[in-house]
Amino acid sequence: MEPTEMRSDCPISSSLDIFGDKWSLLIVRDLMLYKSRTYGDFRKSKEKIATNILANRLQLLEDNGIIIKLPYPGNLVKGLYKLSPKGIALIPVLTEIALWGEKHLSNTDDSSSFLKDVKKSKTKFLKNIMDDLSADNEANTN
Amino acid sequence: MEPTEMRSDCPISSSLDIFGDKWSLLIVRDLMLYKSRTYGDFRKSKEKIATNILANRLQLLEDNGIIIKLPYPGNLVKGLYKLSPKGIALIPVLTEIALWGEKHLSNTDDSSSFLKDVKKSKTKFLKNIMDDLSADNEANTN
DNA sequence: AAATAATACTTGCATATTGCAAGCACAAAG
DNA sequence: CTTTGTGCTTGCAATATGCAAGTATTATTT
Repeated sequence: MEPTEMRSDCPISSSLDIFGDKWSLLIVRDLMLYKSRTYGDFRKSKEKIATNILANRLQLLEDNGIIIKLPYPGNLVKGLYKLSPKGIALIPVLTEIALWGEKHLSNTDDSSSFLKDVKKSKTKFLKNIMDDLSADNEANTN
Repeated sequence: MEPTEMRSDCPISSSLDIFGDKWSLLIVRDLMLYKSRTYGDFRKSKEKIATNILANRLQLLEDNGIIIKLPYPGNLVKGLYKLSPKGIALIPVLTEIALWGEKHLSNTDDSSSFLKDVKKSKTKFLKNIMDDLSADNEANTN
Protein backbone atom coordinates (compact mmCIF):
# COMPACT_ATOMS: atom_id res chain seq x y z
CA MET A 1 0.00 0.00 0.00
CA GLU A 2 1.30 3.48 -0.86
CA PRO A 3 2.71 5.34 2.17
CA THR A 4 0.46 7.79 3.98
CA GLU A 5 0.74 11.38 2.76
CA MET A 6 1.68 13.82 5.51
CA ARG A 7 0.08 17.26 5.43
CA SER A 8 2.77 18.97 7.49
CA ASP A 9 5.58 18.25 9.92
CA CYS A 10 3.38 18.85 12.95
CA PRO A 11 3.36 15.74 15.16
CA ILE A 12 -0.36 16.07 15.81
CA SER A 13 -1.21 16.50 12.16
CA SER A 14 1.04 13.62 11.12
CA SER A 15 -0.41 11.36 13.80
CA LEU A 16 -3.88 12.14 12.53
CA ASP A 17 -2.71 11.38 9.00
CA ILE A 18 -2.18 7.84 10.27
CA PHE A 19 -4.99 7.17 12.74
CA GLY A 20 -7.29 10.19 12.30
CA ASP A 21 -10.43 8.36 11.28
CA LYS A 22 -13.37 6.67 12.95
CA TRP A 23 -12.00 3.11 12.90
CA SER A 24 -8.24 2.82 13.34
CA LEU A 25 -8.17 3.58 17.05
CA LEU A 26 -11.07 1.20 17.66
CA ILE A 27 -8.91 -1.60 16.31
CA VAL A 28 -6.13 -0.47 18.63
CA ARG A 29 -8.68 -0.31 21.46
CA ASP A 30 -9.68 -3.94 20.93
CA LEU A 31 -6.04 -5.01 20.91
CA MET A 32 -5.44 -3.05 24.09
CA LEU A 33 -8.38 -4.70 25.84
CA TYR A 34 -7.90 -8.24 24.52
CA LYS A 35 -4.16 -8.39 23.67
CA SER A 36 -4.78 -10.32 20.47
CA ARG A 37 -7.62 -10.60 17.99
CA THR A 38 -8.45 -12.36 14.77
CA TYR A 39 -10.17 -10.76 11.80
CA GLY A 40 -13.42 -12.34 12.91
CA ASP A 41 -13.00 -11.04 16.45
CA PHE A 42 -12.75 -7.47 15.16
CA ARG A 43 -15.89 -7.97 13.11
CA LYS A 44 -17.78 -8.97 16.24
CA SER A 45 -17.13 -5.78 18.17
CA LYS A 46 -20.20 -3.70 18.75
CA GLU A 47 -19.48 -0.88 16.32
CA LYS A 48 -19.92 -3.32 13.39
CA ILE A 49 -17.10 -2.42 11.08
CA ALA A 50 -17.57 -3.24 7.38
CA THR A 51 -15.24 -5.99 6.18
CA ASN A 52 -13.58 -3.95 3.45
CA ILE A 53 -12.82 -1.13 5.88
CA LEU A 54 -11.51 -3.64 8.40
CA ALA A 55 -9.17 -5.23 5.85
CA ASN A 56 -8.01 -1.79 4.73
CA ARG A 57 -7.34 -0.52 8.27
CA LEU A 58 -5.54 -3.66 9.36
CA GLN A 59 -3.28 -3.26 6.35
CA LEU A 60 -2.67 0.43 7.03
CA LEU A 61 -1.96 -0.15 10.71
CA GLU A 62 0.41 -2.96 9.80
CA ASP A 63 2.12 -0.82 7.13
CA ASN A 64 2.58 1.91 9.72
CA GLY A 65 4.08 -0.49 12.24
CA ILE A 66 1.30 -0.17 14.80
CA ILE A 67 0.05 -3.74 14.67
CA ILE A 68 1.72 -7.04 13.84
CA LYS A 69 0.10 -9.96 12.05
CA LEU A 70 1.16 -13.38 13.28
CA PRO A 71 0.08 -16.84 12.18
CA TYR A 72 -2.62 -18.33 14.36
CA PRO A 73 -1.14 -21.40 16.06
CA GLY A 74 -2.62 -24.58 14.65
CA ASN A 75 -4.70 -22.86 11.96
CA LEU A 76 -3.36 -21.87 8.56
CA VAL A 77 -6.31 -19.64 7.65
CA LYS A 78 -6.51 -17.41 10.70
CA GLY A 79 -4.15 -14.61 11.54
CA LEU A 80 -3.49 -13.18 14.97
CA TYR A 81 -3.13 -9.43 15.30
CA LYS A 82 -1.24 -7.82 18.15
CA LEU A 83 0.02 -4.37 19.07
CA SER A 84 3.64 -3.60 18.27
CA PRO A 85 5.64 -1.45 20.70
CA LYS A 86 4.65 1.54 18.57
CA GLY A 87 1.02 0.49 18.95
CA ILE A 88 1.38 -0.09 22.68
CA ALA A 89 2.68 3.49 22.89
CA LEU A 90 -0.76 4.64 21.71
CA ILE A 91 -2.41 3.45 24.92
CA PRO A 92 -1.95 6.80 26.71
CA VAL A 93 -3.76 8.44 23.81
CA LEU A 94 -6.64 5.97 24.04
CA THR A 95 -6.77 6.39 27.79
CA GLU A 96 -7.13 10.16 27.57
CA ILE A 97 -9.79 9.82 24.88
CA ALA A 98 -11.71 7.37 27.04
CA LEU A 99 -11.54 9.65 30.08
CA TRP A 100 -12.72 12.61 28.02
CA GLY A 101 -15.58 10.67 26.49
CA GLU A 102 -16.73 9.26 29.77
CA LYS A 103 -16.74 12.69 31.38
CA HIS A 104 -18.18 14.78 28.56
CA LEU A 105 -20.48 12.55 26.55
CA SER A 106 -23.84 11.56 27.93
CA ASN A 107 -24.40 8.34 26.03
CA THR A 108 -21.31 6.52 27.26
CA ASP A 109 -21.14 3.49 29.51
CA ASP A 110 -18.63 4.05 32.31
CA SER A 111 -19.05 0.67 33.99
CA SER A 112 -16.25 -1.21 32.20
CA SER A 113 -13.43 -2.51 34.36
CA PHE A 114 -11.07 -0.75 31.97
CA LEU A 115 -12.45 2.66 32.85
CA LYS A 116 -12.69 1.85 36.53
CA ASP A 117 -9.03 0.89 36.58
CA VAL A 118 -8.01 4.00 34.71
CA LYS A 119 -9.97 6.23 37.04
CA LYS A 120 -8.63 4.52 40.14
CA SER A 121 -5.04 5.23 39.12
CA LYS A 122 -4.11 6.29 35.64
CA THR A 123 -0.38 5.80 36.12
CA LYS A 124 -0.79 2.33 37.62
CA PHE A 125 -3.19 1.30 34.90
CA LEU A 126 -0.83 2.48 32.17
CA LYS A 127 2.18 0.80 33.71
CA ASN A 128 0.32 -2.48 34.22
CA ILE A 129 -1.26 -2.75 30.81
CA MET A 130 1.76 -1.56 28.87
CA ASP A 131 4.09 -3.90 30.72
CA ASP A 132 1.62 -6.71 30.23
CA LEU A 133 1.34 -6.18 26.49
CA SER A 134 5.10 -5.72 26.10
CA ALA A 135 5.72 -9.00 27.91
CA ASP A 136 3.25 -10.70 25.60
CA ASN A 137 5.23 -9.30 22.66
CA GLU A 138 8.50 -10.67 24.05
CA ALA A 139 6.90 -14.10 24.23
CA ASN A 140 6.13 -13.96 20.50
CA THR A 141 9.54 -12.88 19.33
CA ASN A 142 11.24 -15.73 21.22
CA MET B 1 -26.97 20.57 12.12
CA GLU B 2 -28.31 17.10 12.93
CA PRO B 3 -26.73 15.56 16.05
CA THR B 4 -23.82 13.18 15.58
CA GLU B 5 -24.80 9.50 15.38
CA MET B 6 -23.12 7.34 17.99
CA ARG B 7 -22.05 3.84 16.96
CA SER B 8 -22.01 2.43 20.48
CA ASP B 9 -21.86 3.46 24.13
CA CYS B 10 -18.07 3.03 24.28
CA PRO B 11 -16.46 6.32 25.35
CA ILE B 12 -13.64 5.89 22.85
CA SER B 13 -15.97 5.11 19.99
CA SER B 14 -18.30 7.99 20.89
CA SER B 15 -15.39 10.40 21.17
CA LEU B 16 -14.22 9.37 17.73
CA ASP B 17 -17.76 9.88 16.44
CA ILE B 18 -17.23 13.54 17.34
CA PHE B 19 -13.58 14.29 16.56
CA GLY B 20 -12.41 11.17 14.74
CA ASP B 21 -11.35 12.76 11.49
CA LYS B 22 -8.31 14.46 10.06
CA TRP B 23 -9.33 18.05 10.77
CA SER B 24 -11.31 18.55 14.00
CA LEU B 25 -8.39 18.09 16.38
CA LEU B 26 -6.23 20.40 14.27
CA ILE B 27 -8.72 23.17 14.91
CA VAL B 28 -8.56 22.36 18.61
CA ARG B 29 -4.75 22.32 18.35
CA ASP B 30 -4.71 25.86 16.94
CA LEU B 31 -7.01 27.06 19.70
CA MET B 32 -4.78 25.40 22.29
CA LEU B 33 -1.67 27.06 20.89
CA TYR B 34 -3.14 30.49 20.18
CA LYS B 35 -6.12 30.75 22.60
CA SER B 36 -8.35 32.36 19.99
CA ARG B 37 -8.57 32.32 16.23
CA THR B 38 -10.67 33.78 13.46
CA TYR B 39 -11.89 31.87 10.43
CA GLY B 40 -9.08 33.41 8.41
CA ASP B 41 -6.47 32.43 11.01
CA PHE B 42 -7.51 28.77 10.71
CA ARG B 43 -7.20 28.98 6.95
CA LYS B 44 -3.62 30.15 7.28
CA SER B 45 -2.37 27.15 9.26
CA LYS B 46 0.04 25.01 7.32
CA GLU B 47 -2.20 22.03 6.65
CA LYS B 48 -4.33 24.19 4.33
CA ILE B 49 -7.87 23.18 5.20
CA ALA B 50 -10.51 23.71 2.51
CA THR B 51 -12.99 26.44 3.37
CA ASN B 52 -16.08 24.26 3.16
CA ILE B 53 -14.52 21.69 5.48
CA LEU B 54 -13.45 24.43 7.88
CA ALA B 55 -16.94 25.91 8.02
CA ASN B 56 -18.41 22.44 8.55
CA ARG B 57 -15.98 21.50 11.32
CA LEU B 58 -16.35 24.78 13.15
CA GLN B 59 -20.11 24.22 13.14
CA LEU B 60 -19.79 20.62 14.33
CA LEU B 61 -17.35 21.54 17.09
CA GLU B 62 -19.63 24.35 18.18
CA ASP B 63 -22.69 22.07 18.07
CA ASN B 64 -20.83 19.59 20.23
CA GLY B 65 -19.86 22.26 22.76
CA ILE B 66 -16.13 22.03 22.16
CA ILE B 67 -15.62 25.51 20.81
CA ILE B 68 -17.44 28.82 21.34
CA LYS B 69 -17.96 31.52 18.75
CA LEU B 70 -17.79 35.05 20.05
CA PRO B 71 -18.12 38.38 18.27
CA TYR B 72 -14.78 39.93 17.37
CA PRO B 73 -14.47 43.17 19.35
CA GLY B 74 -14.78 46.16 17.08
CA ASN B 75 -15.53 44.19 13.92
CA LEU B 76 -18.98 42.98 12.96
CA VAL B 77 -17.78 40.60 10.24
CA LYS B 78 -15.21 38.60 12.12
CA GLY B 79 -15.92 35.96 14.70
CA LEU B 80 -13.57 34.82 17.43
CA TYR B 81 -13.40 31.13 18.21
CA LYS B 82 -12.24 29.81 21.58
CA LEU B 83 -12.15 26.52 23.41
CA SER B 84 -14.97 25.84 25.84
CA PRO B 85 -14.20 23.98 29.09
CA LYS B 86 -15.15 20.78 27.25
CA GLY B 87 -12.65 21.70 24.54
CA ILE B 88 -9.97 22.62 27.05
CA ALA B 89 -10.44 19.13 28.49
CA LEU B 90 -9.21 17.74 25.18
CA ILE B 91 -5.73 19.14 25.73
CA PRO B 92 -4.44 15.98 27.46
CA VAL B 93 -5.56 14.02 24.40
CA LEU B 94 -3.71 16.39 22.06
CA THR B 95 -0.66 16.27 24.29
CA GLU B 96 -0.45 12.48 24.19
CA ILE B 97 -0.95 12.48 20.42
CA ALA B 98 1.83 15.04 20.01
CA LEU B 99 4.20 13.02 22.20
CA TRP B 100 3.44 9.84 20.27
CA GLY B 101 3.91 11.53 16.91
CA GLU B 102 7.15 13.18 17.90
CA LYS B 103 8.55 9.88 19.14
CA HIS B 104 7.30 7.50 16.48
CA LEU B 105 7.03 9.46 13.24
CA SER B 106 10.14 10.42 11.35
CA ASN B 107 8.86 13.46 9.47
CA THR B 108 7.85 15.49 12.50
CA ASP B 109 9.39 18.70 13.76
CA ASP B 110 10.08 18.49 17.50
CA SER B 111 11.51 21.98 17.90
CA SER B 112 8.31 23.82 18.86
CA SER B 113 8.23 25.42 22.28
CA PHE B 114 4.97 23.56 22.85
CA LEU B 115 6.66 20.18 22.57
CA LYS B 116 9.67 21.29 24.56
CA ASP B 117 7.43 22.42 27.40
CA VAL B 118 5.45 19.18 27.31
CA LYS B 119 8.58 17.08 27.38
CA LYS B 120 10.13 19.10 30.19
CA SER B 121 7.18 18.46 32.46
CA LYS B 122 3.89 17.14 31.15
CA THR B 123 1.97 17.83 34.35
CA LYS B 124 3.26 21.40 34.65
CA PHE B 125 2.54 22.09 31.00
CA LEU B 126 -1.01 20.78 31.30
CA LYS B 127 -1.72 22.70 34.46
CA ASN B 128 -0.32 25.95 33.05
CA ILE B 129 -2.05 25.85 29.70
CA MET B 130 -5.38 24.62 31.00
CA ASP B 131 -5.43 27.22 33.77
CA ASP B 132 -4.44 29.88 31.29
CA LEU B 133 -7.19 29.01 28.84
CA SER B 134 -9.77 28.68 31.59
CA ALA B 135 -8.86 32.13 32.91
CA ASP B 136 -9.26 33.52 29.42
CA ASN B 137 -12.73 31.96 29.31
CA GLU B 138 -13.68 33.56 32.63
CA ALA B 139 -12.71 36.93 31.21
CA ASN B 140 -15.16 36.48 28.34
CA THR B 141 -18.14 35.43 30.41
CA ASN B 142 -17.83 38.48 32.64
C1' DA C 1 -19.94 59.27 -0.70
C1' DA C 2 -18.19 55.96 -3.73
C1' DA C 3 -14.93 52.55 -4.77
C1' DT C 4 -12.00 48.97 -3.18
C1' DA C 5 -10.61 45.49 -0.11
C1' DA C 6 -11.17 42.17 3.51
C1' DT C 7 -13.67 38.61 5.81
C1' DA C 8 -16.58 34.79 6.39
C1' DC C 9 -18.66 31.83 4.45
C1' DT C 10 -21.52 29.11 0.33
C1' DT C 11 -21.95 26.65 -3.94
C1' DG C 12 -20.90 23.52 -7.79
C1' DC C 13 -18.58 19.87 -9.23
C1' DA C 14 -14.94 16.23 -9.60
C1' DT C 15 -12.69 12.78 -6.91
C1' DA C 16 -12.05 9.83 -2.97
C1' DT C 17 -13.76 7.33 0.91
C1' DT C 18 -17.24 4.67 3.19
C1' DG C 19 -20.74 1.27 3.83
C1' DC C 20 -23.48 -2.56 2.48
C1' DA C 21 -24.20 -6.98 0.35
C1' DA C 22 -22.61 -10.56 -1.99
C1' DG C 23 -19.01 -13.54 -3.55
C1' DC C 24 -14.72 -16.32 -3.40
C1' DA C 25 -10.69 -19.20 -2.13
C1' DC C 26 -8.93 -22.16 0.81
C1' DA C 27 -8.35 -24.67 5.16
C1' DA C 28 -10.79 -27.25 8.90
C1' DA C 29 -14.20 -30.29 10.56
C1' DG C 30 -17.41 -33.84 10.17
C1' DC D 1 -15.66 -35.80 0.20
C1' DT D 2 -19.04 -32.69 1.48
C1' DT D 3 -20.09 -28.87 4.54
C1' DT D 4 -18.70 -25.19 7.44
C1' DG D 5 -15.68 -21.52 9.01
C1' DT D 6 -12.49 -17.91 8.16
C1' DG D 7 -10.39 -14.20 5.95
C1' DC D 8 -10.67 -11.52 2.80
C1' DT D 9 -12.22 -9.17 -2.22
C1' DT D 10 -15.45 -7.03 -5.34
C1' DG D 11 -19.29 -4.18 -7.12
C1' DC D 12 -21.90 -0.51 -6.41
C1' DA D 13 -24.52 3.21 -4.14
C1' DA D 14 -24.15 6.84 -0.78
C1' DT D 15 -21.47 10.10 1.57
C1' DA D 16 -17.49 13.01 2.45
C1' DT D 17 -13.62 15.59 0.80
C1' DG D 18 -11.09 18.93 -1.92
C1' DC D 19 -10.68 22.55 -5.16
C1' DA D 20 -12.10 26.75 -7.41
C1' DA D 21 -15.11 30.18 -7.86
C1' DG D 22 -18.78 33.09 -6.16
C1' DT D 23 -21.56 35.96 -2.76
C1' DA D 24 -22.93 38.93 1.01
C1' DT D 25 -21.68 41.95 4.35
C1' DT D 26 -18.59 45.04 6.78
C1' DA D 27 -14.24 47.82 6.84
C1' DT D 28 -11.14 50.79 4.74
C1' DT D 29 -9.39 53.97 1.39
C1' DT D 30 -9.86 57.80 -1.61
